[in-house]
Amino acid sequence: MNPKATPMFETRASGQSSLSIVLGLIHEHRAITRSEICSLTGLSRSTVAKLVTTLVDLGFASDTGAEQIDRVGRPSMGVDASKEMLAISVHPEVDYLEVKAVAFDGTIVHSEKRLYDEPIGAYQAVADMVQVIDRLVAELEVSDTSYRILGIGVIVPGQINSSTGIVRQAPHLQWSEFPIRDLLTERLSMPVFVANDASLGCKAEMAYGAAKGATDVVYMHGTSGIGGGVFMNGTELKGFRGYAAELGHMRISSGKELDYSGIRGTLEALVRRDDLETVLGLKNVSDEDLEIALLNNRTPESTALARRQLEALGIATANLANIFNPEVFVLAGFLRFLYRFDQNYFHRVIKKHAIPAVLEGMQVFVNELGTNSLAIGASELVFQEAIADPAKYGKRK
Amino acid sequence: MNPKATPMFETRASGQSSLSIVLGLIHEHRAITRSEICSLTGLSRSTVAKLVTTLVDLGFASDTGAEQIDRVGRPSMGVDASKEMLAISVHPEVDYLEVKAVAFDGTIVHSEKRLYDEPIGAYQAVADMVQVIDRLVAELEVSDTSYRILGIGVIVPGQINSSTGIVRQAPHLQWSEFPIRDLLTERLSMPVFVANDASLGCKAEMAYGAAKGATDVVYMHGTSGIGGGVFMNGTELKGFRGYAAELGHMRISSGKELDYSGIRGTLEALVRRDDLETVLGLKNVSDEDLEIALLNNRTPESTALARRQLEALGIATANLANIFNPEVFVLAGFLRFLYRFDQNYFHRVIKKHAIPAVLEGMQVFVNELGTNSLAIGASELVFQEAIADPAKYGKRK
DNA sequence: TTAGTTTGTTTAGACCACATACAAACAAGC
DNA sequence: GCTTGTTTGTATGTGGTCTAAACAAACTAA
Repeated sequence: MNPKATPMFETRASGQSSLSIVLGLIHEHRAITRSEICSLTGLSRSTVAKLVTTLVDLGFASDTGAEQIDRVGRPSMGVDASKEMLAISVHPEVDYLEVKAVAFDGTIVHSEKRLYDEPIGAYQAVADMVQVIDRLVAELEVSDTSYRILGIGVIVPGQINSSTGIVRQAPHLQWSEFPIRDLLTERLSMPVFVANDASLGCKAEMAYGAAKGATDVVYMHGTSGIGGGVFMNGTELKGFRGYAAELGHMRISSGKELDYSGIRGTLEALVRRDDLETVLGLKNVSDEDLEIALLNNRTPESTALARRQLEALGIATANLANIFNPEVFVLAGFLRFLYRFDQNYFHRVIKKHAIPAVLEGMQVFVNELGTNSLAIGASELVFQEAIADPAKYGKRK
Repeated sequence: MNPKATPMFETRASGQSSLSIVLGLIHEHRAITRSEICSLTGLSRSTVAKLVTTLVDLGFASDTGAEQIDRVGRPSMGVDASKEMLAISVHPEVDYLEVKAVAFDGTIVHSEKRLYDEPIGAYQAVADMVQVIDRLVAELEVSDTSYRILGIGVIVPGQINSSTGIVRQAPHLQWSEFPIRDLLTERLSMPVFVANDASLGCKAEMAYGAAKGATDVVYMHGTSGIGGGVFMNGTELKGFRGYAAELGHMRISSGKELDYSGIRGTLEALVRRDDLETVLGLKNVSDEDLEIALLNNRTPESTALARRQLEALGIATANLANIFNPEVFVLAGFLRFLYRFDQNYFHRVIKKHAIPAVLEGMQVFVNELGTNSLAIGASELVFQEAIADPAKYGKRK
């Protein structure tokens, strides 16, 4: 019956199944006991037992022996997240292509970086991705462990329509209107997910970094421009078409400075990594070197510039605090050491421009996760999809 | 068993029950047929039949006869939203207190306004609310229809912590740190919900007004200050403590004008209703009169001021577009006719300051709902709660 | 009157999670 | 070493929710 029911609305009674919830816990904790799952979810022991065995059957988890703890009562059986389920992260940048394989338990199984002498076009980049991944898949297949790849997560430094998988604008890569997801799906025959780099950085910091446990987070990442990621109530702010959280283009001053998009007085126009390098007499140095130079070689000029930038950043932060009332604010990239240059001044600026109420309990952190941050975020993109529908992504149908 | 399970995490398998989904549809459509419910939800006919009868038993809906339509096949039975389930909206303002009763089918059953010669304090306002509501309840009890009041929705022009029900700051009322929800709950013995006025205006416009059907909406309401409401992906942006969406305090200029909170260069400092009145030689006039004066008596001075304000509003809108990528932007209060003064100019400003991608498909509307907008929003506050747990709020336990 | 369509109703069954009861595995105390 | 109390795993029956299938009911169109 119901042949042409076509539920036009997505309203389905299913909700989030208990299987997904338990799998999410296993993924989040990497290792957890059955009894912990009981107390965290409120599910009964019998239900948890059944769910865990199906997850083990699906290959997402492995049963470990009884956990040894000095406590009264029967020790609970442990459950480990699978080391064989993989997500592959792909990160194209101006001068390199980085590919990593992340296991469901968070370990980085594989990592490689292909360097480019000069920027390559979008289509060439896709060809390279396919080549690298195909070889990686072949390597993994002949290895001792029986790996299983759940999908690909692509990290794009630019605006993405996450529902269509089209790169709208990636100014530094000089890509535009590029349907990267469909191109990769076609040639790789596995699920491909695409997201903005800052969004993935935020996701990773929330899962395992500075914002762990927080549900309302604003994240700002400074590279050449300033990218943003926002999670409210645990879910990502995507907006109508998926271009939300373009925080760098927020106008905060009536000045005439232009940013990368030709808009005046924006955060991105006022807080520029290039200017910091210039005032310190540097050019094209790494974040580490720039941090050392900025924090240790303080000149009147560099101090004045850093303060100006900190003021702009503080005003932007206050604006965002008023708008979002976040629990945690995370500063990444060069904003990390701009903040460290004079964090007291930064907090004074915020206090001056934000409503007192929104600052109560708000915390400012710098990013904790290092080089693998984006890869972990990209793997989360894949894993969260698998967690939402374990039966579909698991081993035996 | 499981006596001290204490599920520390809220993760519960329940999800949104089908009963809630169907009740939501009935409330949204006011009148709907069983077969429409089937196709909208994807539920089977037998399930829908059972759910509808329980909802009728609970008093939320009434079964109507077969709907008469010229179509092949057996006509489907109609279901109407109850006219007896009520929510009471309470709106304290500087010079009045307005109380309305809204039925579950959206009709305004009762409406009254008590005027004040001079501002009254918070405690006196609560005493008046209790008095008015007690009398209203008594009146409704002796009426022909057997009304049933589900709860109270309080509309507050100020910052609210919606989880604690405390008014943090209501500058015009001169209330601060006032636990209005607990005070009312104590004296009225029914569920009380409190929310910000702009948030409720947005909720109402999304349910039955300019933003109907949209899921990503930014709403700005201009009265003395500028309040905001934001809904992303269908859910309200509340933030960590519930103070999110303070859009009026966004800083967009480096000018020295102060706003009501003493912050410089903010939207609220640049777009002021008072200034519009002054330039037109008016004082304390109604929105209707100000609109007529602004649109019909165009002087060089008023045009210049309106343009300056429109530019500031446009920059703020562009910022918010970049941040939220909304589907619909709703302008209410005096922003409504400020926009109408020169909407082409407004759109030009937006185009200049926003990323092109976020403007695709974005629509700017003025509010559609009139005087009952806030009451409807406040009733939604109560009704959504009842819809989430029909068994709790229904007639027979 | 007949055929085709659409909806309401009844019945049996699948699925999920729970409570209960019992067994198993531990620490602490005697 | 034995008992007691605690905590967890497992097996079984039950209740709730939703579905599929089959049939009856109510309509249009010819």
